[in-house]
Amino acid sequence: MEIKFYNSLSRRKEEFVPLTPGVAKMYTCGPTVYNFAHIGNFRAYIFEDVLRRALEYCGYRVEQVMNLTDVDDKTIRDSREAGLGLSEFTERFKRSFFEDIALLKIEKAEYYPAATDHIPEMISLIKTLMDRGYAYRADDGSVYFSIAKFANYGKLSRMDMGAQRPGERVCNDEYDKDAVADFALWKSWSESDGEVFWESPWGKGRPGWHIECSAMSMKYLGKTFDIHTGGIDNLFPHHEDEIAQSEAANGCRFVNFWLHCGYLTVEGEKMSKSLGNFYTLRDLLEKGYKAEEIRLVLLGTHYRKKLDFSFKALGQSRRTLESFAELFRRLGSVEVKVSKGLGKLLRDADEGFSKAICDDLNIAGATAVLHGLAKDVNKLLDMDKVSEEDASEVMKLFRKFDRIYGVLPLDVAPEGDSIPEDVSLLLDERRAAREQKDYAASDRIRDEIRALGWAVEDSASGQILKKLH
RNA sequence: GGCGUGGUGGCCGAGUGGCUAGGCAGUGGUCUGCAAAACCACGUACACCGGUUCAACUCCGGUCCACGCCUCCA
Repeated sequence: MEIKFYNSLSRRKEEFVPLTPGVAKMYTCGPTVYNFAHIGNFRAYIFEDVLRRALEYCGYRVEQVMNLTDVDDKTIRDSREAGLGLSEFTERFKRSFFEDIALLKIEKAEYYPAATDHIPEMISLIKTLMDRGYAYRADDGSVYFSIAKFANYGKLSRMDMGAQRPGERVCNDEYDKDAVADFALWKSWSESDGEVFWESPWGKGRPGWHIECSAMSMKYLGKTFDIHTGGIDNLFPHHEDEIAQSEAANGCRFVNFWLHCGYLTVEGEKMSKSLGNFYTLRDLLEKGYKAEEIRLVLLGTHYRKKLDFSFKALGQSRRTLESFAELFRRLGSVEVKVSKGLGKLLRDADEGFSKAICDDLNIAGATAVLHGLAKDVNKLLDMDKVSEEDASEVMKLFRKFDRIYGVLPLDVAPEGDSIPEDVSLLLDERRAAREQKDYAASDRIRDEIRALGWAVEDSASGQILKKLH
């Protein structure tokens, strides 16, 4: 199926055509491992995950690279503060990053290259840029890219560097660059770097911020590849600089499709530590929210729009997941034998869902299809018009939709094994009371069970126990 | 100053030149001993002002407002 993406380069939706038929090669800007990732970061990773899942949904084999930035100003600063070596310091954040994305049901990329494992590749790329005349060594020993030499500079961000007003936010004197917008490829060692440095043809130092993405994408995906993504804040200067470096060095197009996701706010405000609305995944888990609920909130709006993360939305997600769990439970206990056939209903839903997803990842449209199908199926279940065979077809389709969502409670086992003994005894007692139509006792026991953290609902087939949150 | 995004019913959030998006909350109802769940019904929204058109929330122009980027940032 044809899939369309909004390409930041052309500023319009374009049909996705990969370089190699059937294969989608993508580079996704990953974490800087100097701290625990926050929900703003996860918004981006979840967007990238949906992109990946959508490509797979459409039959592509995905080759994804997500870099781990394990050396930069902040990483060096904080590792020194912690009194740890760089790799020792970043190791725990790398580990927690992988734990977090697993909890959030983010599919793993094929490659997670770390910057510090690719210094030779970066040096070699910088050398090429020097040889081709795009880079120069400044008096401070650092190597800079000269944007004046690259005619296409600004094609992604549509910035006319000549029209900018340099110097308003940055003091020119701090730099030994020829032009303010020139950016560092190699930063010469300074005292604040401590033990962190590598030898290079330009003396000891460390790579600039942008060069790792060029060097590593090239290594794993080739000089030209299909998709590059990141947060909108990376569009300039990071991605613009990547294009400049890569295309200047290779003399060919760097990336065909650039996709950027919007910002995340928390309760309507920009997330920041000073506002006290800065949340990591573990912060939210400690508050009792589940990773699935968090993922669903982050899936709540189109990736290019700004997304407001709120506790109200988290609560809504919980209810949504519970109502789906209830539907799947009902589907699992169908006893009707004769099938009326739900063919058209399922076909329409399938088609509507794919159409939405393939239209620049219209997740909200897809979610409407999901809810529409749930409502239709519930209606039929109320009328006893769903056979066992129909139910399994319906489940199969929801399972297919979940290849995108990754959070549907498809395999909700009846809370069986986890029911505490006291609750289980009360349940038996209540059943006995109900058999004797002793509703006063039944209601009293229901309250007792509720006090223990469980809700009891009565249905035609008996009592249904649900854990309260 | 330059570049860009957006303003949809109580809240969240899709979309389209004419045909009910959807969710949450609310109200009424069906079902139920009650409750819950599920289902049904109801609210007739698209910032403002013009223009194009048989017809605009959807296209064009302008206004107002909010927000983002212009070397920390997903």
